[in-house]
Amino acid sequence: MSSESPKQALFAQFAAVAKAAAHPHRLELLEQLAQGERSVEVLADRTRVSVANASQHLQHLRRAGLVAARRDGKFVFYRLAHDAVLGLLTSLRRIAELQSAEVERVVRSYFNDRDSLEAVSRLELMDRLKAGIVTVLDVRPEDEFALGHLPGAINLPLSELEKRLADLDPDREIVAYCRGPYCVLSYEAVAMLRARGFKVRRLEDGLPEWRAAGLPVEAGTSG
Amino acid sequence: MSSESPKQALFAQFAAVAKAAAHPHRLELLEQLAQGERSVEVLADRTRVSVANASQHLQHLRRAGLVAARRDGKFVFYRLAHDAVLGLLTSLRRIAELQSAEVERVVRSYFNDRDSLEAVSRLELMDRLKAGIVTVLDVRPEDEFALGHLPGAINLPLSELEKRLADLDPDREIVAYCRGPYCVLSYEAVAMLRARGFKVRRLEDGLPEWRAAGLPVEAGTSG
DNA sequence: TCATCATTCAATAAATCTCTTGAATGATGT
DNA sequence: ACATCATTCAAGAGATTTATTGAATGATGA
Repeated sequence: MSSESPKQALFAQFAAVAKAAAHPHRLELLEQLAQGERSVEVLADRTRVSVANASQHLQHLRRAGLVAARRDGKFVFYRLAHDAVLGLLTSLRRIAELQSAEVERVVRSYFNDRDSLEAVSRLELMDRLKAGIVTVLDVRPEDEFALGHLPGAINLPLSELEKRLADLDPDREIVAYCRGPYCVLSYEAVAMLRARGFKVRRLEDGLPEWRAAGLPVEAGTSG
Repeated sequence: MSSESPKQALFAQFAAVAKAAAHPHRLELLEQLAQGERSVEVLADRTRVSVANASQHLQHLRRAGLVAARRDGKFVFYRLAHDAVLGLLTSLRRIAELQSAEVERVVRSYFNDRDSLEAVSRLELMDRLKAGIVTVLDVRPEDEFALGHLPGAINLPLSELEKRLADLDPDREIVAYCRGPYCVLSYEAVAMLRARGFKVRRLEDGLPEWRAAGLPVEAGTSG
């Protein structure tokens, strides 16, 4: 540490940050945390790893300064340490998309690429919101919605969407969104709603990117 | 690879990008490449690693899509694959700065923090350039200058600065710049010139950031 | 105090990464 | 063809990282 040149010491610090991000499980944890704070158990459950393993990865992330922790009773809630972490995730995604035909292949085979091409940008959605001609549909689970959502959004989790179609005005254009650019929920919601004759498109990215852009976010439950 | 879920496959790809960046030597190589393309030998020399080792690291970076290579005769020239790589470096730096008191300590003990506080932002420099009231001084070596520099900049490499003080107008304000936020050259130039009575400040970041911001860059040698 | 539960710690084997060494490749000029 | 030089490849020892297991910690409620 102290025997290195200052320059090497700096690069070592930067490398430590990159190393913390350099594991699939940890990236998945970060994606979850981009939605809002979560307990270890919830994170372990959603990322399909053992609790002990999740805990270890989270501490790795904490040591590198990517996440922060808060204790509340028996639970420890983790959250992203700073918006710059979301920027890091975005950079990684962009580079991977540019380089690897593999990423494109995965995305195209898993998602419906016609839908992804017709995605609505944040700016476009802002315009339409001002004009009041669009229904914003949040298809994430209720708890995530409660922690924060787009202003005026309606929460219909994908699991309940089919039962509650009556809550949607069939004459208004719908924009569905989810956790982020690769979140499957909104793709599936769009596919399902289109099959029922709704005019619906997908928001290009998800809530974390919206928030990071400095756009307003509401909290609490609603209709 | 193909037995994973699509989601896991994506995170694995993103992790591969992060892993490529997760080594001090490779980050230093990337910083060098942010200046412009370089041969393996030059990179090995500047980062103080063996040629074989540099070659291995460069190929690691190439496989992950962070750099690209071009053969010209006996030499192979590497360059950053895309601007997004610079964004990645910036994210890593920001996170490291936020988290680690260590980084701040290193920076403050090595650099003169008074100088760093008085750094000029890109926007401020743009304004002053338009008003024509400032001399822009590039203190990098000649070859780097030739590959690209700020419009109207004068190239006085640090090694020659002392001999060629006459090239500078002592009545005009000077803004010195270098390779990037942690490049020592411009700090030293500022210290030296101030000791001689010049009015001189440092540009907040270096040429790569200027270029990435979409601002104009000149090439070729000049006075 | 005791039992419970979320989280963390500690230890280990398996896998991966890194640097060095020396040879191989590929382009150039004689 | 040959020698030269920049770069890459291949192999192996040493260090680091990872997932698992089971135990330890720390807070809660009876």
